[in-house]
Amino acid sequence: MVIIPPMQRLTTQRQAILDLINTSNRHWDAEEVNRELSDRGQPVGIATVYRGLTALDEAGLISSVQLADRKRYERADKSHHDHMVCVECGSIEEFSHHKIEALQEAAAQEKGFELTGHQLVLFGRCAACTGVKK
Amino acid sequence: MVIIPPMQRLTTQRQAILDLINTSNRHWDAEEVNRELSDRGQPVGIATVYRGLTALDEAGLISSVQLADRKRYERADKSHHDHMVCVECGSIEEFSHHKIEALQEAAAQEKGFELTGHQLVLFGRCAACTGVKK
DNA sequence: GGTGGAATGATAACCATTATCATTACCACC
DNA sequence: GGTGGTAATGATAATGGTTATCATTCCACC
Ligand SMILES: [Mn+2]
Ligand SMILES: [Mn+2]
Ligand SMILES: [Zn+2]
Ligand SMILES: [Zn+2]
Repeated sequence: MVIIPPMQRLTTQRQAILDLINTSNRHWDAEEVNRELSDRGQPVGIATVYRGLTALDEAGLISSVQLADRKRYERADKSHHDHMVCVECGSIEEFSHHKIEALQEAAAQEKGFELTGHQLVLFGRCAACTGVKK
Repeated sequence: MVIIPPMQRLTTQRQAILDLINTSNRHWDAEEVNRELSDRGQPVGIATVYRGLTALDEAGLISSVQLADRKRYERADKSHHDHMVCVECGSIEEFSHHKIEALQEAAAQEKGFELTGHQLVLFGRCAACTGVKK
């Protein structure tokens, strides 16, 4: 059950950000969105990109992940999943394991914790990088 | 099997940082270590604190967690565990669930990923904060 | 006691993100 | 279709955590 606080206005700039993310499978950071929109001829100021990403995220129209240092955004029309990041090439893979989710909930309850979210990131070397070793 | 690259020198400053962390159960950030050491009358420059924490961490003498924004350090003589952070009061609880660890490994293998580490943080409201609700 | 590599600490730089603020766009209503 | 009010924009400054720089100090070893 996701609460969606209505965004006040879905402006041209925010629509552009939304379209960009919705028609890709990438995990975008603000800088990349800014650059890509410029390349496509509809530049949006970097501050507006940051605000737009936050607003769209809060509205549930896109979703976000905190990956190591920077925050990244992706399409919201996928079911919940977590991420593994290749420490060598930076590629991002997705996975989901309902048992892990269930066990997290169990661990929280054991401590009297009321879970509101979690962040699970696996680090390692992807298949490509382990195969092509050196 | 933990590889411990030898630190070149365990200086007075680094020993002070190490002692501070080893005799507490807290999760310290650099700023807190810096302030506490000053309060105790053995001030260590903030840059030295950052370098010391990194060096001690790499040497395996303390361990680190990336909690949301800042990096925090704790005693290394505990077995592996993950953390839940109360979004209301900031308190940190520890938990460990060997099944979660095992399932992470399984998920990684499924993708051909060679795991080197992971980061799991649960967010929510702690028992104290849910109980004393307003 | 001299010498070279490490470590220190003050400070500047970095970098992702947020705040400020004047300007512009959009909306509801008259 | 004007007009007033609120949101959004974008240039820019500021913030905050962390790393880089560099002159100085420390220390192990010859
Ligand atoms: Mn994803
Ligand atoms: Mn801990
Ligand atoms: Zn890779
Ligand atoms: Zn709490």
